[in-house]
Amino acid sequence: MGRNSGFEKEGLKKGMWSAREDQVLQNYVKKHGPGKWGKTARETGKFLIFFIFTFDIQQCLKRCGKSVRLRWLNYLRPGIKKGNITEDEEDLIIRMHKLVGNRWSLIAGRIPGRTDNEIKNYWNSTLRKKLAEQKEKESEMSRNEMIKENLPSPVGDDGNQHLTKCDVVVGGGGGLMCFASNVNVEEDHQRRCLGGTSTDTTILSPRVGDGTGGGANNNIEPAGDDLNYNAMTWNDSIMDLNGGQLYMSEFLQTEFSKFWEETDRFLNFEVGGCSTINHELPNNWDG
DNA sequence: AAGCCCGCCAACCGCATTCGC
DNA sequence: GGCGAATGCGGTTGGCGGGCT
Repeated sequence: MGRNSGFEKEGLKKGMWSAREDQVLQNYVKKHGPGKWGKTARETGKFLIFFIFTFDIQQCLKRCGKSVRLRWLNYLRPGIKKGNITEDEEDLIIRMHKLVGNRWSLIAGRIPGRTDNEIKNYWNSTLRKKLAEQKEKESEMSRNEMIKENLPSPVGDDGNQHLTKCDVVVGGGGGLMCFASNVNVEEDHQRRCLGGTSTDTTILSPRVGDGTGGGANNNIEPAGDDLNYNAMTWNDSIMDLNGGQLYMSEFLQTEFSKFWEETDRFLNFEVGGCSTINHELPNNWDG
């Protein structure tokens, strides 16, 4: 493990430390105390000259101060805890990282016996991946939850199903797109509530069936004979978009960033009964 | 058995800050 | 206050070793 050993330009050694080098450093610190690493390096350098004339060149250090300091702090310092990070320590690291970010030395200061380097390595190699997986799992769960919530509501008194919530609304460029996990949408109501004009709002409804339920008008896919809609994931869906068809995988490859701001404004927007919870109708509404 | 891949982690590097003259 | 050296810190590198094919 580690870097290859060998000698650098200026005659300073690099790479893994030998047990003998560790011993020399430990002896030095025992005698002079830690700190003054530049001085340490130089004085051990004098050892080199000394030992050249006293037969044992291998006892000598020729390391730069930074290397000496690092070796002492991360490996030789008394009280260094070796072995696996415990669950308690891991929990503490995660909580501290939430608070202070990548301030490894600060985090290490709260965990006795652990070094900043060790915590940084543990974070980068283990925790980051672990947390990403956890986050992915959570978002998958919340997505499923959202789809569940948006199952077609029961048929209303008027005999139609009513959309209760939009899942995702993407806006920008004067148009808005609503990904609604329901069908048989009262499109004018949706347009009003989504804040688009009567002509610039595209409502996309995932659907099953043969797709012949409509879609000719205003890019909407009304229920029609596709009413046997069931909860499904977006990736399974084919969308009508501006009269053409767009696969979700293609849509996901499009430029999203400019839409996020608008999207945030409209996420979780209630459209049932055209109630506007958080948002006023926009000025450009002409409906 | 050999080769490849990948995670782990010690150590290096560059930059910022502090210290000492 | 200026300057160079020392120290501190976080990001990155790259060799080792174990697992997989």
